[in-house]
Amino acid sequence: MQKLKTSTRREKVEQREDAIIEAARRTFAKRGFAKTTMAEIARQSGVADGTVYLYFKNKEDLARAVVSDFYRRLTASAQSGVDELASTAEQLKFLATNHMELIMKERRILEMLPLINGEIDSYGGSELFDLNKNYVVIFDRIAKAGQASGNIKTNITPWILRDIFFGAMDYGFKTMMIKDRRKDIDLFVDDLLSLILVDSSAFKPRRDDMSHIAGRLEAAAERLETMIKRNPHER
Amino acid sequence: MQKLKTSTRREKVEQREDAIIEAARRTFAKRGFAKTTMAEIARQSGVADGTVYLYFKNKEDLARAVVSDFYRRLTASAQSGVDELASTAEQLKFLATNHMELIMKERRILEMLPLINGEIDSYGGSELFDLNKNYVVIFDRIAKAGQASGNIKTNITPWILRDIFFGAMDYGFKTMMIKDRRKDIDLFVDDLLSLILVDSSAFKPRRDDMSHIAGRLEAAAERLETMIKRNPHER
Amino acid sequence: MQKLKTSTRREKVEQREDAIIEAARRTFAKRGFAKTTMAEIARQSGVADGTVYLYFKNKEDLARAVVSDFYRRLTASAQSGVDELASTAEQLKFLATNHMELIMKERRILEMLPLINGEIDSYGGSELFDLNKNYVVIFDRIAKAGQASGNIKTNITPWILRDIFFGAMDYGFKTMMIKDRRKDIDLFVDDLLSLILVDSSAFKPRRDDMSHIAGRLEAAAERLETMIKRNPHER
Amino acid sequence: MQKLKTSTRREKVEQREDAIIEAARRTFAKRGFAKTTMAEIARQSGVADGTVYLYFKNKEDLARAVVSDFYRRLTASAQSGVDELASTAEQLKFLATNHMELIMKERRILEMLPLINGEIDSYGGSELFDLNKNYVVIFDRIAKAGQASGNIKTNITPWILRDIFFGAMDYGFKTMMIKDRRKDIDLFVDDLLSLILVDSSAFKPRRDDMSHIAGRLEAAAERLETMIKRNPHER
DNA sequence: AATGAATGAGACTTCATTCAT
DNA sequence: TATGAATGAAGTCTCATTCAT
Repeated sequence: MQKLKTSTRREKVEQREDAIIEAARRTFAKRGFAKTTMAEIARQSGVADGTVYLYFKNKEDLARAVVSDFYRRLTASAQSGVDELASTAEQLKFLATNHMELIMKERRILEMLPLINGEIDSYGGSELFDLNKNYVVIFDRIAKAGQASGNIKTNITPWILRDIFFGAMDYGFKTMMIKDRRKDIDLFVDDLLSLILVDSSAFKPRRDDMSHIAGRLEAAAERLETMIKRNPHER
Repeated sequence: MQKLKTSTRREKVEQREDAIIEAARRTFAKRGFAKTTMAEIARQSGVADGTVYLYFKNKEDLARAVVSDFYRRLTASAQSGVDELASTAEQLKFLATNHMELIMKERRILEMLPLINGEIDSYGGSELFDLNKNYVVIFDRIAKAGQASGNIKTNITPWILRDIFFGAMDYGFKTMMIKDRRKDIDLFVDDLLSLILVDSSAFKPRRDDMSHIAGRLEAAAERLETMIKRNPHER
Repeated sequence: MQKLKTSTRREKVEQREDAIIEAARRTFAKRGFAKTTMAEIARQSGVADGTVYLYFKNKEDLARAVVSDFYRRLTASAQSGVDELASTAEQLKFLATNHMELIMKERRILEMLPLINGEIDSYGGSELFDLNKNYVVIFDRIAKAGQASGNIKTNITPWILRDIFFGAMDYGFKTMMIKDRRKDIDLFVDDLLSLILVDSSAFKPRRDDMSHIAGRLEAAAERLETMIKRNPHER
Repeated sequence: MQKLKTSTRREKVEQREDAIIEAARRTFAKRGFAKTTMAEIARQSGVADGTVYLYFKNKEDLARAVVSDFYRRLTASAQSGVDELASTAEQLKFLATNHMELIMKERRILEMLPLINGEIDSYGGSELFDLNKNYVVIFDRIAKAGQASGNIKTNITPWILRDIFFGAMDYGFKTMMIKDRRKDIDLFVDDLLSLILVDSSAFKPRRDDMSHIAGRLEAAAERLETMIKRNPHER
């Protein structure tokens, strides 16, 4: 019975911590770090002001917990999705799509990163650094296997390939947000992967040994098609 | 004489505005937006606290001016460098290197972007949006010419190619900062370009045996594009 | 058996109370009243935060207990030392030295006095007042005997003599702390006593060769005077 | 005109600083350091909360200014009074009386001393240490002259004499406060001085060297007779 | 146009004390 | 009796912005 009680108490504590993180996440996402007050977070969590400080040393620490939590969810969903797929192309496609969808939803959370990591120099070794590493390593593993099996280009330094992969998406989603065209995620991901994969047939028509001429004709045709497809919407 | 006086006065005003922006830039870069006080900026500019408000409506407005100024300098240095080069590969290489070097130096300035653009939705149409557009258009022009001349892959949607280009660098420089390996810029840029360029063997413009037919088709396609863009209402 | 159990329980309670007082004493001495937290005291005592409040009404009450305890120890050590000595001079010397050594060690404790006695007006009659009285009465008794035996000057009002005695030491120890010269305690005490004692030969070289007879007569006369002076008023 | 304006402004600033110090003094004196809020001081000074921080770095700094101000007033009034008197005895009497009266009025201010001087070790060299030194040096000068002219005992180490002098008063006033007998100041001061001065005739009845023993014995005898005659019933 | 002293809202944080377990 | 998580009042201090000079 005592064990049960202890267990219950621990659960309660964890529930409370989760409630605070969740409230913080919501509020940070709505107002940004600076304009969010601890009082508001406390109110949203249904606890007293002081209680928040029992769980988190200060506002920055809470923000860090929120970002950590985001990274954990991101990593978990990415890993579990990747595990169910076999081919390099499919795995990367899932990883990319999952990434874009989640960072779109929680972009304000990611904007806090530079604020809560004082100097970039001290970032290496921090908890967040490790969490980020834990996440991107999913790509690294896929890429390594892909390069071994000849599915991914080998003439690019691995860490640069990774930076291109994630950097392109972190930047690209903003463009999409501004133009309010979330439906382009698929297009974006396909184009990105076609750059990385040796044989992008899974996403784009094959172009292997074709002559340049044929290739460019095709490209020109595609652009025309694209224009025509998009035009009606632009009106 | 009066004219001279007026001119002098106007110059003085401009000098003062520049001094404030420069001081703000330095201080924002050192401490970040939140930890920089208006009083510090005033002191660094050699003006009184109140004077800053004669030139800028508020702190956010001043930060916007700083970022605008940064974009203007970035665009100017990029454009002037690009203008002196002929080949697609050389132009892109310069654009990339210039970009990485400048954002490394002023990374804290760019971190302010999400803070001074309230909702991302209102970003499109803002002054900063236009300035950013002005900048990235340099890439767009090179890319267009590059695709026309067959130096750049054509199977990637242009705006996505652009996002990959800038996104990769904005992300990559962080990795390099953390590892304190700024010397990798060259490696990074080369790898990035090798993905984008059709023949990246030496980043030299390839004058391969162009087919007349392809050239004509391409030219036709461009003309069509232009027409359709200009006259959307014509159906 | 029940009695034994009760006794054990009572002992346990007393041990706990002592532990809390001791922890409080240490912490107050280290950080002062304001900067000491109840949580820290609880931690140092090895009890839970709430438990402290089972033994002491509040922080002030606990501080009072600490000071009371200090006075009790001060009184006990003074009394037991004095009891073993015979001459007025030796007794005062012991009393003074004992006082200086203890208040040097626990000066932060005494600094709390004004904080825990709200208005000075309500001090008279309080427990601390009584404890202080209990302590200084040791001096009073020595002084009375000393005056009776002619060893202490009689032309000073007794309570003033006492205030001079303790006041000089409470002030003097600070001077010594600042100059970090604790070795001057002896010098200080000797000088102080030479002022109070009629014949300070025990501490200072004799100044003249007064005859014993004259001296004794004078002392007797003074005692008579004192008796007569005070008697009518006391009625 | 500009000079006048500057002068006016400086005066205004000084007036404001004085007003804040005065309000702080009043409030600290009424409630003590801990229970005094900066908001209350601001309100009492007639300025906004933030304004106080333009003049004083923080609450502790303000308290220090209040104590400094007290020491300055104490020193000024002591010095000017002493300057008008000639004899050692008169000067010391004035110094003592002035001291007691002022510390009685502002005792809560002095109680703040241990709070605003963190560690006693760092007290030496601080501004308050210097101010205190400036003050007690008045005694030192009188004592030096007094010892030179033979009016003050020479067998006491000078700094100890000084500590006895001030210590006795700082302690004695408390006794008087508790018993609410401020009228005893005179008695106290006289007794204290009679200990320090070689010839305390100015304060105590003279007892010159010739035939005093016999004379006093005679007087004592007479008084005894009187007493006995007056109180026959007491037997 | 320039100054810079003054403002005052409001943020974060602490911690003595309580009370359900 | 003991616990310790929770409370929430209250305090200090900052700083963007204003406005009289």
